Amino acid sequence: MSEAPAKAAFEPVRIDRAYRKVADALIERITSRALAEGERLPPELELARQFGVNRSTVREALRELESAGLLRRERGSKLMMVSRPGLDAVAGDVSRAMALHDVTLRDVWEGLTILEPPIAEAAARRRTEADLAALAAVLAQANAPAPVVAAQQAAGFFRALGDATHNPVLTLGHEPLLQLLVPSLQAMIDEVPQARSRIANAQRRIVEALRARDAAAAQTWTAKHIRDFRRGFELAGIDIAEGVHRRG
Amino acid sequence: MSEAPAKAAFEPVRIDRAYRKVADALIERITSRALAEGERLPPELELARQFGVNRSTVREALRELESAGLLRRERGSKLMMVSRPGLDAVAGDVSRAMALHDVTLRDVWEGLTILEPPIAEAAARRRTEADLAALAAVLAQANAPAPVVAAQQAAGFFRALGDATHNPVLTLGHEPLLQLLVPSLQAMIDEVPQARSRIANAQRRIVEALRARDAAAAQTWTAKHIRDFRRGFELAGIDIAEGVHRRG
DNA sequence: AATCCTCCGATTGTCGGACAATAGCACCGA
DNA sequence: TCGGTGCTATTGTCCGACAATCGGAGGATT
Repeated sequence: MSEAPAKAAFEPVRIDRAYRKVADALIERITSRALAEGERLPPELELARQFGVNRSTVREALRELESAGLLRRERGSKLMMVSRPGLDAVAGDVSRAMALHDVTLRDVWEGLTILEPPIAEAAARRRTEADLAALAAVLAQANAPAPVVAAQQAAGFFRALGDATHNPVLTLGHEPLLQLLVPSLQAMIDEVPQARSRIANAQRRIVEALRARDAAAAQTWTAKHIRDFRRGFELAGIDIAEGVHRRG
Repeated sequence: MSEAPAKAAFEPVRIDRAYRKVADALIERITSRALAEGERLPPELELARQFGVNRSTVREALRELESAGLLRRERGSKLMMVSRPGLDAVAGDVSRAMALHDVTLRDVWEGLTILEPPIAEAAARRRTEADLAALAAVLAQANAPAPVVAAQQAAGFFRALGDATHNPVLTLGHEPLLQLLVPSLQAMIDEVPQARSRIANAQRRIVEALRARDAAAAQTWTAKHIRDFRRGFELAGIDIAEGVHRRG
């Protein structure tokens, strides 16, 4: 890990393309909040003037910020404004990276095993009435006939659970796992239709625990709920060691 | 959440800029593995010809893929090759997003509270000799005088712990938290010098547990270790409810 | 034959300018 | 005050150009 060059080793000289420098400068302004959220970005020509580069160069830098979610524009607007990356967009990037790194369903499942029970526990302690309402709304869509919908519903339940913790780290943290879980979940429900009622049942128990602010019960039932997935995968003949696929 | 338009409501027509379409097309090729990792990307002019757009447009699309980590080039090379996003780069994006979303130190700490003990538990079960060696190497740098180094060492310890689980989801999952933790950790060590030895001690116990494959002990000590951070923050007069700052 | 060097072409980075489309906005009238 | 109108700024895309330099082929050398 640590380099130990003999004596007068030279640093690799940093050659930076102009568009990278411009992008970095803009990123710095945004992360340091010198450019506030929602604030409108100066026109490309103005930026080009200030940075002393061509507009094309500025535009390349802008694309970079745009894809990073640091720049946004309202639907149908041409003016760019500073924005913070949407948490779901970030999660999408993460799950894409994970998929490209050949993460297995076992890896994802294990992650959920670790994350979700404590999330449920925290949610039980902090849930508001609004959270309960949101969970109830999700619960109402349980037992959906279409596997696509059912899988999404199951994932949505965990999302609502995460939201109830009011901790953005947890909310964002489990989102990539949910995204990666959905396709396998769908395949599982497709093969094992009775999974629907097991899922719905577990969800109901968990919500009851949240309503009663019974943190221990919430944790226990969530753990069971997740463990059940694994059994479902086995029943459906899904290979846990296989790499996960992503929507798209 | 669900829209229920009266009757013949029209979808908002999707207008896609050319550079977005090109980017999407390329992304699709990469995520579907039609373009394999390490494979060289066709020249810009060739892409422009194939897509029927100008080279400038292609270049804007390329910047997008580049910033997403889907394109890379070796140091000093001008040829672009397909790559998968480096996990640390992804984690950097995530932590940046979290910082922009005003995640508090409490949120981060809570995340670690949840994640790290099970990670230690899994690591104890799966660690290889190589993992132990890596951990020993990190351990050897404990008690560093400079707070900057000490904080990095503490984070590095968790990284090594995560690696020992051999689960990329966990490795990637806790990385953003570590990145966000470091600055506060540094400030804490600066104020509370004796934290160094407490940290070193906890690390030693954890490694011992890993070596003995004592999963329960590893989990317990890790939990204590993290809880200790919180006390350290209090001693250092660091406000847990404050938003975290990021390097840079 | 293998290796090194040299040199040329291909490719990228950046620039300048151009033009159509249209969102923003100020202005004007009711 | 409000809604329509028209100008202007700004973006999206294209074209062409040129310097820098990387990649690779082909020739020279051992």
